[in-house]
Amino acid sequence: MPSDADPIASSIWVRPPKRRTGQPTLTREQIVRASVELLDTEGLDGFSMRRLGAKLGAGATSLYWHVTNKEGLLELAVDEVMGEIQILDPDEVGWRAALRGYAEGLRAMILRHGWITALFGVTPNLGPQSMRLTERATDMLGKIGFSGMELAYASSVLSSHAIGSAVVETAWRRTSERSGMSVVELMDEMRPYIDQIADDHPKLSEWYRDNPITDMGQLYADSFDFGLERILDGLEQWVESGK
Amino acid sequence: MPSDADPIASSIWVRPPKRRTGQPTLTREQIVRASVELLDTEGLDGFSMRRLGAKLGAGATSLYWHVTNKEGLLELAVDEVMGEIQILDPDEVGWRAALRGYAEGLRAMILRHGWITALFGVTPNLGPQSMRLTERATDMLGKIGFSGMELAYASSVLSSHAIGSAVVETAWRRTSERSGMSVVELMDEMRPYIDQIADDHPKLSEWYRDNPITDMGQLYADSFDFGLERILDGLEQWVESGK
DNA sequence: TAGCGAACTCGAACGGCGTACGAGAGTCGT
DNA sequence: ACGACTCTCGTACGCCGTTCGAGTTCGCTA
Repeated sequence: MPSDADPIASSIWVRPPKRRTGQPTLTREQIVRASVELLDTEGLDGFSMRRLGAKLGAGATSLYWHVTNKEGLLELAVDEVMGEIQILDPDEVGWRAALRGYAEGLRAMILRHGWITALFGVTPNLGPQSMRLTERATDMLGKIGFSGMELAYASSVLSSHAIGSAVVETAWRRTSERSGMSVVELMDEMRPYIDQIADDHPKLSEWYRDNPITDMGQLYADSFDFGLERILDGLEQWVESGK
Repeated sequence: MPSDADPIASSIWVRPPKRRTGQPTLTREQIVRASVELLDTEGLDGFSMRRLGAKLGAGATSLYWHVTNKEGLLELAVDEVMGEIQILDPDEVGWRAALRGYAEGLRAMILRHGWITALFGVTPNLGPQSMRLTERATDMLGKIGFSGMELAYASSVLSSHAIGSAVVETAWRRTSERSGMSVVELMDEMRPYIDQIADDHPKLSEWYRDNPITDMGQLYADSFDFGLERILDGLEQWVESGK
């Protein structure tokens, strides 16, 4: 340990250039960003306070100064990725494209950050980014002509469709990634299991025979689009017929 | 430890009447049922192999003879509650009521077993009960007139709506239960936070002012119904206009 | 310039977790 | 009587979230 008077050791040049202990080397924003990265690469199971601390070059317990809880930190991470969703202006792109963009943006965000599927049902999203998103969605839906409770209902049916679709798709993606197989290979893998129960499930086997699945990603995209178009049709019909 | 020849200790009357160790006192069905009960009462966080073992009067590690994993056991629990969903016959109740019943049954099941929201995105549902449900849904949708990929799409939009709606509602219910407050009380609790950000969210504050929420459960039920009706309208329109 | 209090980091420790392992008990067919 | 099979369980390992209190650095006031 050099004396304070030591002209060399006390010189800025010799001191470790950044990283002075006892100083705000950690910030909440930094922690949240690193959390999202760790969650994206390691998944929710691979996310721990110790690992996050290591990734940040800090002790795990140092995080607790900036964040109350692991649970609270996950809330912050959820809100962070909620901020990725954009809202389009219906005056520019038309009402249908604006509504479609909202649902598609939410779906794409969930597929980017699959870990969020396990957190949607845990805590309501009330962070600043979620509120900002709700504000803009409210504005958009108001411009289109929705008001009152039906404005909330319309927003809800779009987000529900996006969440429900993406959650189910994420389950397939996860098992595919974990096994290192494509989804089609996975289906082949379980062929014996499917054949075994085929007798008790005639309609299902018939459907699978007539509709062999070759590209799961495309299937989910088409399925999402079909549902979204039906929802938009239904909303349009409701608006036109009397409100 | 009594000798085998001991006439008293080896008598059936003296032996502990049931509960002979080394015998199949545990079954997989029993374990799965107890898991669902434990999950219902304690939630996913309160569910552990040790607690489950204690509930069953068995050692935690005994469970691993009947079940590969905690994760595998949770898959079984998910499949178990999937079996609660009924499918109606469209020839009896009409196509619209049959489709509505499917979505409502799924939604009600999720609200009964809120822990499932964190598991939907983890593993695809391929258990026997899920397959049976899919078989019956396929049959129902076929009777109504759907076929090919659009049969899957129609099923998907209904289940997505149910899952998405129920997941979001579950988040509110959970925080309400944990805090012991009703959702309306919760909203009052966060009033200062909402007021604080009101200036940056004019459309949102305006909407909240004009549409005060008094009953969250009713709101979610109405929201679900509205979305479901729009989806059914959209499906009907698609069927009628050219298929 | 000294010293105080706030801001921040971190090592040690506690109780709980999932589960691998191997020893053991009971049962059955031979 | 004896293996082989089925099933239970105590022990143990490594990881987890989190509490606590000690330690370091800084800005401010006296």
